[in-house]
Amino acid sequence: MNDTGCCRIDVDTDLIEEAKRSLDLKEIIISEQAKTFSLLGNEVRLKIMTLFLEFERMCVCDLGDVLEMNQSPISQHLRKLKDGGLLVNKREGMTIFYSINPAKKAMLEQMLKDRS
Amino acid sequence: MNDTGCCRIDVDTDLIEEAKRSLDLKEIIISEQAKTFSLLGNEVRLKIMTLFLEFERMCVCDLGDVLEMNQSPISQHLRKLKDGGLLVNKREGMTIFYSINPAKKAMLEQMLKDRS
DNA sequence: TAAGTATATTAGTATATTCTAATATAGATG
DNA sequence: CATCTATATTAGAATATACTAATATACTTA
Repeated sequence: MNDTGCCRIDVDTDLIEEAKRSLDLKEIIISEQAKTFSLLGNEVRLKIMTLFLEFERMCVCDLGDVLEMNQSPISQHLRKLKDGGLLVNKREGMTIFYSINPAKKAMLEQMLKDRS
Repeated sequence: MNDTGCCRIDVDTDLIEEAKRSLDLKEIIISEQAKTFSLLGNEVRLKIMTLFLEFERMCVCDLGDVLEMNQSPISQHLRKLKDGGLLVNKREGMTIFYSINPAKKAMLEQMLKDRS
């Protein structure tokens, strides 16, 4: 590792060590954040989450119609979003409605708001 | 498409159409957001961005030392972050320092702050 | 309880991502 | 100007991701 790295003499060793310690402290947070960002980094999933911020709840079929995609990939994306804690679901009759996990709503509103 | 979809009779066609229109309006924003999230969805890149929020600027070698990774993958990640508009760089002597794109700093501070 | 319906899962394929290893480049410095 | 050094790029391999197509499941409801 670093076998082809630079051999600069004026390395700020203290900075390096401080930076390492800082990252270590945030390790778990960073790992969780990365997972969330990764979920939102897919356009289909980002569209789904954006929809839920506006429309409260939808079923798999609704999403398939809106996104013009088959039921299977929608279902797979919803599972990932649910596993990642961003969505919850609830059956009503024959339909399973998904919606934003209330605990994550504020965060998602902040993250997904338009900054352009 | 939707060939295996459900055949529910009580489809809220208005909702579907409204949702489609809403997504269409946000299409460009969503596409850009997804790119940003995707960049931050990689743990190495998220660590790099987190470091830059705390330490202002670092060179490729510093990052290699902190993250204990070779120069090549660091360089490749930095390129993606720069292409994505999140970082800028500047040469000083033999060293090239990277830092957060000032135009994106506020957004990144909000997105990367700890919410646990 | 049997049939029907929305949703979930699985296997397989195509594509994308991230690393390693080797090499190229740009600019500084003697 | 020649060399040296930090950084960039490339090709290739391993892994991860996202779809299709087929099938399974869980619940409803007649």
